[in-house]
Amino acid sequence: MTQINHQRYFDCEDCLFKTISCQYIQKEEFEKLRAKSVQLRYKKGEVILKQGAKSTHFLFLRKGIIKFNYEDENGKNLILSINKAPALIGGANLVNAEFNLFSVCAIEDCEGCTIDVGILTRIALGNTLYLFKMLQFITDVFRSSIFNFISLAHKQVNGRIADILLFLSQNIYMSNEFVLSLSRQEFAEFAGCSKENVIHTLRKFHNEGLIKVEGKKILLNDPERLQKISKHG
Amino acid sequence: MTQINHQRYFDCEDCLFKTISCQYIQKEEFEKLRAKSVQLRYKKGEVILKQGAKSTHFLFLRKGIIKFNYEDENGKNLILSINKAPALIGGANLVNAEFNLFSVCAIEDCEGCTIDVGILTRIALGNTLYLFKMLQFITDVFRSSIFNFISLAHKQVNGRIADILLFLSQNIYMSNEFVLSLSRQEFAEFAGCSKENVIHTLRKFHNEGLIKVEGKKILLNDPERLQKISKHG
DNA sequence: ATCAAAAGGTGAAATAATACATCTTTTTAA
DNA sequence: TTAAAAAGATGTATTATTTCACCTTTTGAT
Repeated sequence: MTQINHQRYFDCEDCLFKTISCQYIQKEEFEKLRAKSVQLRYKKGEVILKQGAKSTHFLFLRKGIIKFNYEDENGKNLILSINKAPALIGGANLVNAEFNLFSVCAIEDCEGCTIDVGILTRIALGNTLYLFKMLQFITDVFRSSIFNFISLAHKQVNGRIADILLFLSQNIYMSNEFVLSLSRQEFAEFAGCSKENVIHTLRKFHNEGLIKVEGKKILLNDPERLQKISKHG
Repeated sequence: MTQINHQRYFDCEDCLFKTISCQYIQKEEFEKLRAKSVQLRYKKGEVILKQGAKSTHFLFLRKGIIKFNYEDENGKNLILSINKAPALIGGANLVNAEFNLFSVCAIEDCEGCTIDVGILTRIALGNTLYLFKMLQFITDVFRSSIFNFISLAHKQVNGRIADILLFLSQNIYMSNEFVLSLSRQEFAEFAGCSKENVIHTLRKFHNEGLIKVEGKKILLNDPERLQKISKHG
């Protein structure tokens, strides 16, 4: 973690997590959460939650982009999902295990604050509508990853890369033009193929006029045709 | 569904769902669930929940083996997960959507009973420990599928097929010797490869003495070596 | 019992993907 | 500022995978 002092970087007043929470719980209840929460900043590349570590808190991500990373027994990485703020992370473990199944890493500079699992659980147990809202928040993070997996599982690399480009454009950067937060290696870990295959395929799409690649800058020239490649597999 | 009459095939007294439920809720509460529940039998191959259909109830599966199936825009099938009783299914939608994201099909004869979502939700909202237990039940069904996906996403076909054989042996049939409930085509839909590739690979494993294949009968001769193939990718 | 359809199986050709060697460009740290 | 390291890029050889044509066996309906 970047910061060990309990420094305040941003104001809690305009926090989305506070706004949502206070629709369900009393201000005094929320104050109990806030009192124990710590504001944190992460630089691009930093690990926010470490696979295998004990999960001691949630993190409400108020700014930034993250990846969920799974490291296998051979040290090979796989990116399960990419998400942007706002998101409540660490929730893989709410109903589950006490250790993180995956790592969460910043792929752009991030800001957020820790939320004590014990206190949140206690409050949520006394307020089921709030509990449902929190569960929804947590599962949001996984919803998108299911369809990434489906793409991975039965499409070839062309289709998978088209899917990822469309996903990033529509769900993360909200634009046809964006500066990729991932290295080619990470892109490959998301697409489930080799780094070279990613480079070759992006080049091919570029040469065919589907996209324009200039280092990390990517422009989707023809999203409809990408959609067709995605559909065709 | 096989049966439209409210026929009773089995006794509710020894039902695991009842036993678990009654650890958390009153008998009278459970009786409300039971009164609305219908016992059902499904033959191998029958659809239990249909992708895209409105999800009107949960099913407590007390006997049998099922697959979660996703059919894509081109009509291609993908098996996301295979599970055996006891399981609470239909829960994909508890926090989510009102339509089934996947189909659930019997791959062995099944027995179970419907559980009204409305009543269960109402009871669970009044009893958070019970709610947590039900959520745990529901997420159980998905836990295993995550690791199947990880296998799919970054292993080659040898490793994926080794993984599936080990998974079936350890999680479904609980034995090194079993009669496969899947056709070769379905196996391929689970492994994310072609039917021929499944056949070739099983034959290769057979010839190398790793397994013994005789039609649907499979014996894992050397699970340790399969594990190595799984690990190597 | 018979026929048709579905599932299982095989080998070879075509295609896709990876691994490798090598080079260039960009980043990072001293 | 510079050197080292990391990331990006490319073409080719090797390996993996799919597709296809074809055949056999099993299953299910009449």
